[in-house]
Amino acid sequence: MSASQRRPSGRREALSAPVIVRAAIEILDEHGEDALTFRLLATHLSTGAGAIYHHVANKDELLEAAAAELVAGIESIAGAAGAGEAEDAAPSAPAASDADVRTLVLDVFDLIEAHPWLGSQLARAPWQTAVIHVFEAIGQGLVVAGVPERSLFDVASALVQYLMGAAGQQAASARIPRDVGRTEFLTAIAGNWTARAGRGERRFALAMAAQLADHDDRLQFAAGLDLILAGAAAIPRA
Amino acid sequence: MSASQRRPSGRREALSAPVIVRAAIEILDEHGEDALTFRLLATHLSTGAGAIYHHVANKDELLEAAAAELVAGIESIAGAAGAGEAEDAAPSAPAASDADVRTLVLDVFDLIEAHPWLGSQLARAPWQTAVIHVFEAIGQGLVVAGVPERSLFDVASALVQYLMGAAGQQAASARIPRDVGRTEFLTAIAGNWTARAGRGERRFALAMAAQLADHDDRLQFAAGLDLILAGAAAIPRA
DNA sequence: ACCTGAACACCGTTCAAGT
DNA sequence: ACCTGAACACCGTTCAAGT
Repeated sequence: MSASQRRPSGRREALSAPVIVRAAIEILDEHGEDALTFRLLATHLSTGAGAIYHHVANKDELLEAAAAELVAGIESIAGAAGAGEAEDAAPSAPAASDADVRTLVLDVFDLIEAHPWLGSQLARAPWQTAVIHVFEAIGQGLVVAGVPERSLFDVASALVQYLMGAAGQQAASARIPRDVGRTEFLTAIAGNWTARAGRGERRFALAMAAQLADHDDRLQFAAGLDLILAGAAAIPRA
Repeated sequence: MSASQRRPSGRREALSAPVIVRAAIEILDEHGEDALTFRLLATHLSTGAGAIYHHVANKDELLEAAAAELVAGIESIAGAAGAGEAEDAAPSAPAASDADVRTLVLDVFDLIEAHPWLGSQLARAPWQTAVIHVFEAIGQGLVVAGVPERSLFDVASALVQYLMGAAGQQAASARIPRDVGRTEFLTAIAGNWTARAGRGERRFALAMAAQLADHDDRLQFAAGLDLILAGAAAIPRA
C-alpha cells in the first residue's frame, strides 16, 4: 500500500481548520446553508464526522470562521491607504468621503447577495469576527469622511444594523425554492395581502404590492443607505 | 369517569390553533426560542405531539402565528384615527408626524426587547404577516407625515430593514447565557478585539470597545432611527 | 374528525477503539 | 496525536391505530 493510497482521493491536504473551512464554504455556496452537515462535510473531506472536532470546536465556530474568511476581502479605504505611515504629513484632501463608505457598504451587500448563507450567519451573531471586521472598516471610513467623533459609534452601528437587516432578508430570499420563480412567489405573496386587505386595512401594503414584484433589492438597499448617509452628513461638524 | 376527567388538568379548552399559539408564546417568553419543542408544547397542552399538526401546518407556521399575535397590538396612528371615514373633510393639521413614526418604530423595538424570540422570528422571514403588519403601520404613518409618494416604499423599507437588523441583534443578545453578566461578556469580547488589534489594525473597534460595555441598546437604536428619519425629512416634497 | 404516541429520518456532538 | 464511525441525545414530522 503506497502512501498515496492512505490518503483517499477526496483529500489531498492534511486535515486542518483552514481546509475544513474551505470545504464548508464550498458546500454552503453550492447547496445552501441547510446542506452543511458534519456528515456531508466529513464525506467531502473523506474522513469521519468526529475528526472535524479535532480542528474546529463546533458548528457555530465553523460558520463564524467561514464568514470571517469571505469578509476578510473587505478593506476600508483608509486601511488600504496605509494611514499612520504619514501621520505628520501636511493634511491633504480626505482619503475617503461618504461616497467611499457607500461603496464599502454596497460591497458587503454584494458579497451577501453572492453568498446568501453569509447573510444568515452575519445576522445571527453580532460579535463574531466577520461583523467586527465590517464594523471596523465602516468606522475607519467614517473617520476619514469627517463624521464627528461623538457620532462615530452611532453612525457606524446604524450602518451595520441596517446591513444586518438586509443580510437577513437576502438569506430569506435565497430560501425560496428555486423552482418557484421569484416573481411568481412575490406575486403570490402580494395576492395574499390583497385577499386580507379589508376596507381600509393594509392599504399601504396593497399599494406597494405592485412595486414589490419587480423591484431591485440592491437599488432599494442603496436608497435606504443614502437616507442614513444623508442623516449622517447633516450632523453639524465639531 | 366524568367528562372533566377525560380532559386532563393541563388543558381546559379544546385544542385549537389559537390555544396552541398561546401556549407556544408562553414557552417562548419563559424559556427562550430554543426551548420551544413540539414535544414540550404537547406536554404543556396535555396531548400528543402529533395532535398539534391537526391545527398548525408546521413549526414555521406556528412561529409566524406567534409573532403575528404579539405584533397585532402595534397600530399605526393613522389607522387608529380611523382615516377613510372623513376622507372629504377639509384638510386639517396632519394626524401624524415624523415623531409619531419614530414612536411607532420604537414601540416595535420595545416589543422585541421584551420578547427576544420575536426578534429572531421577524428577521427570519420578511414576508410573514407580522412583518407586513409593521410595514403597513410604518407606511401609513409616513403617508400622513407627508413623505412624498415616490419615496414611500424606499423609506418604509429602510425603516423595516433597520428594525429587522436590530431585531436580530436583540435576539442574539438574549442568547448570551444568563449566568454570564452582560457587562462581563461584552468586556470579554472587547478584550478579544484588543488582543487582535495589531499596530493600526482594529483601531476603530478598539476605540469603541469602552463605549460598548456600557452603552444603551435602545438609545443607540433611536440614534440610528433618527438618522434615517432625518434623511427622509430632507427629501424635497413634491 | 380528532387524538395518541411510537416510529422515521434526520441532526450535532461524544467517545471508545483503533492507527 | 489524530482519526474512525458507531452511539447518544435530541429534533420535526408522519402515520397506523385507536376514540
